[in-house]
Amino acid sequence: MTASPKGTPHARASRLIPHSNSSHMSLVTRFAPSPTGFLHIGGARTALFNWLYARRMKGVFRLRIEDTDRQRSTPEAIEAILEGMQWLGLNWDDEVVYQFARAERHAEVAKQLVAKGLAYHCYASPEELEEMREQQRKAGKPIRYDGRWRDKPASDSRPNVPPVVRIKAPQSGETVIADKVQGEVRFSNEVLDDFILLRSDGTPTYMLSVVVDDFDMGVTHIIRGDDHLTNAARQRQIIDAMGWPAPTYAHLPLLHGEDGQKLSKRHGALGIHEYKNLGYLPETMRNYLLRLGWSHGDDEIISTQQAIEWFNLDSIGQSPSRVDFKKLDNLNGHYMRQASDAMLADGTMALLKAKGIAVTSDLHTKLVEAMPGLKERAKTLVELADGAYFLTAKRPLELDDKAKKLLTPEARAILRGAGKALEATDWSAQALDEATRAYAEQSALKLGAVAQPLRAALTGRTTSPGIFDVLVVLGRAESLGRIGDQAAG
RNA sequence: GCCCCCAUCGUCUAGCGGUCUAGGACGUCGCCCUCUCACGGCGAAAACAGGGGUUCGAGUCCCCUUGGGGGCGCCA
Repeated sequence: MTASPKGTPHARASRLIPHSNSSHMSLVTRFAPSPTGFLHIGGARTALFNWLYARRMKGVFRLRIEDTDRQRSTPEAIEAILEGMQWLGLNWDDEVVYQFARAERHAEVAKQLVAKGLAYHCYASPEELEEMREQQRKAGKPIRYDGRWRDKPASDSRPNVPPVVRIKAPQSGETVIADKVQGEVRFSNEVLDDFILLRSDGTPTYMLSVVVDDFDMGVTHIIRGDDHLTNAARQRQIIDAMGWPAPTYAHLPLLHGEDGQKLSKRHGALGIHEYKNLGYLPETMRNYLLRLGWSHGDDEIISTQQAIEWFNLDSIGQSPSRVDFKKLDNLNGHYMRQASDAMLADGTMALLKAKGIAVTSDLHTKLVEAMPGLKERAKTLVELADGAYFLTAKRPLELDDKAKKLLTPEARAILRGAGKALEATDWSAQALDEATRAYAEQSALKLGAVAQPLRAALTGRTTSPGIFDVLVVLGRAESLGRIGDQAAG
């Protein structure tokens, strides 16, 4: 069950991979998303693991955009991926590699394979192949290319039909992937067919491009989603045909939505920018994503620095995990409480601004001042901005339903008395506290009976940071004004 | 249909044959703290999918079943 290391590919890699101009060939990982959509949470985790491993091993982390699908790739998606990576703090080394730009190189490799007799031209039409698959389906046989052009002599070629290039895959024996997560995975070569390397228009397929790029980029460790596990066997065949060193693989179990179903748009597969908009912190995401499938004993709170020291491939779990927003919220709350008040105030300002609220340096000052009380009541920046309502509200305040209900005639009378008592005191938390308690005592009231009306009048809500802190942050004039507004009402 | 992967509390996980009457975290529930809500503290309920083996001994190893997931394109 536990994956164990099988051989030491790096040793061979250091000998064979090109452009190793230093005597010590370093480890290279890569993240290779295709820009057909946003960077979603599963991709982000894959990127994180690659990044952590490279940093841990003092290696190189590279980014490759697999934009060979010209129909579905968009510049917007590329931009979103790059921004997502930056927001997460996953900095990559070297230039970004764009796969499409390397098509010629890929085609060249395919041609080398044909020249070596390890790949061949196939003139079967798509229709013909579809029919073949249909028959295989009907017969309950495995669906794969039957090798009809594999051994035909060149003289059989169809002059007016552009052929595809297929790999001449081994037909017996097995292809073994020594995976750091899944262990040794064996595929009988009988189930692996002669897949296409080069399309009839001469462009390379994904399978070829990946292998060539990984080799050319010096990638030594491929950490990617489980959905590529069977691809690994095919890719391995290209690698072997070229006589290249095989990289170390680590196929991560896929992430599932909260309902256990495949991660889809409505099940948590939000673009990573959505998490930003939802008010989560990058460090939260790093910690959370790390714990989805990787563990270090019972540790839950793991700083990025600590993660870099601890991260390894052996502790990656083999089973898929679900995203859980409750836990994400809790973690975010932790990191927010730990964050500096100034940084949190900045984040809140940005959110308020986006909501069309006028932000001033005075507001920033107040936010920073109120932040200790605010941040322990919020799990996201969005909640923080919401909790800061009382700082941005203009008199007379709009009360929410609970606050309205709380301000009974009796409560308003208490407000009048409290207002008078406060008017006569120093405007410091301690003096305000003492004055309020004294007033409560002389009126034979519990402190809460005074504090809650005050809270409603001052914040428009029934929950807020400590009432004396609110008083101080709001200042004497504004506070008394708000109290007066409601005492009168 | 064929191939591959996976399976411990609701969720994330610890566990790498005996220390497991299965540990931690989130969530849930109760109590404490308390001007509200939080934070914090304390406590509770909550899991080895089922069946066969192997072994003196299995959550841990093997097989089967069941249940999830992935793959089987001139997509990536």
